[in-house]
Amino acid sequence: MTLNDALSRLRTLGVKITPQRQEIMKVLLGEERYYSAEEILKKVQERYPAVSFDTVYRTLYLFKRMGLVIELNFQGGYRRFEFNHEDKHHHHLVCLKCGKSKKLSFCPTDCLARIKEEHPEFAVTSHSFEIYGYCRGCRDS
Amino acid sequence: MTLNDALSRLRTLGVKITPQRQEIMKVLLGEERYYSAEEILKKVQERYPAVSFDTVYRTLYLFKRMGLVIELNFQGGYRRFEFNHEDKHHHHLVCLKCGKSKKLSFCPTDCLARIKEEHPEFAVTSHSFEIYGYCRGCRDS
DNA sequence: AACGAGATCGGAATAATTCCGATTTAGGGG
DNA sequence: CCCCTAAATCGGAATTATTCCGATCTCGTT
Repeated sequence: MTLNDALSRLRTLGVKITPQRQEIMKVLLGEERYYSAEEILKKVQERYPAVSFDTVYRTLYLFKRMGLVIELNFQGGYRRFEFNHEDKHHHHLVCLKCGKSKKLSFCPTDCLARIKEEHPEFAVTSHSFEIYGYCRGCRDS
Repeated sequence: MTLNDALSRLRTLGVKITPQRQEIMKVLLGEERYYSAEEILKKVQERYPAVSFDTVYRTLYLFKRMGLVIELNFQGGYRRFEFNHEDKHHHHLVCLKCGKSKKLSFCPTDCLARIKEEHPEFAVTSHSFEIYGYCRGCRDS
């Protein structure tokens, strides 16, 4: 998705387009990876030095509500945010030593189907599936 | 697992058995559910009023390293701890409104097998799989 | 161009977790 | 059974991440 696609989608949803929001969106679309709130703040401040954490958090959760951003919760309580490249929903292999992660190409769909069967009363909105362990380099050392 | 089983396992692993550690273990074994660090602190303080957060956290991570405790990371950055009733590893349906959760009886095993195939170099040690949504009561209101 | 709802800023408040120095204690060795 | 030492605890302060809040500013409509 391009920046303009994302912005027009926000406009359609009745969201004001401020320079800060645009810049945050640019960061998220820049590299296809996840970011901490602080990383985003730093990047946005290169362009708008006065931006505050408050704005970053408010904007990220706004984007999340609008379905444009995904929030990831890693072991240790780390929260990260990434752009929701739709139909590209994915999970991660997270190395417990170096902290780097790889995306997985698949999703526990069978389980989700099974949940629908066994718990039809529960309205599923999202799920997380993260795998922890040690990557090649860290495993050997 | 009983309290004595857990304690003797700790002894075998060369861990000192202090009254605080025993009490924390009792809490974890009391109800089969997960706890916040604060809930554990409160419960332990009923017996040992001077116990500190430091002790609770240190002990929980000690138990985790020893394989007796599992740490759960919920959406919103909430960390919870529960006793690792072995061969009873499980996942949760978490309601985003009331925060209550139900245990699932199954696990994304297919996915884990697939990970072994596609990423044989990655040494998997654990995984998380949590499903978010709204339970019956909260869904309707 | 003016208006008003909603956004931003900056700093303070809150919450969760970790750190640290002083003191106490579990448990092995004599 | 007592002593000793490494390890554990306590209490409070420090740190970190996140949220709140009042004053000010601005997007987008009229």
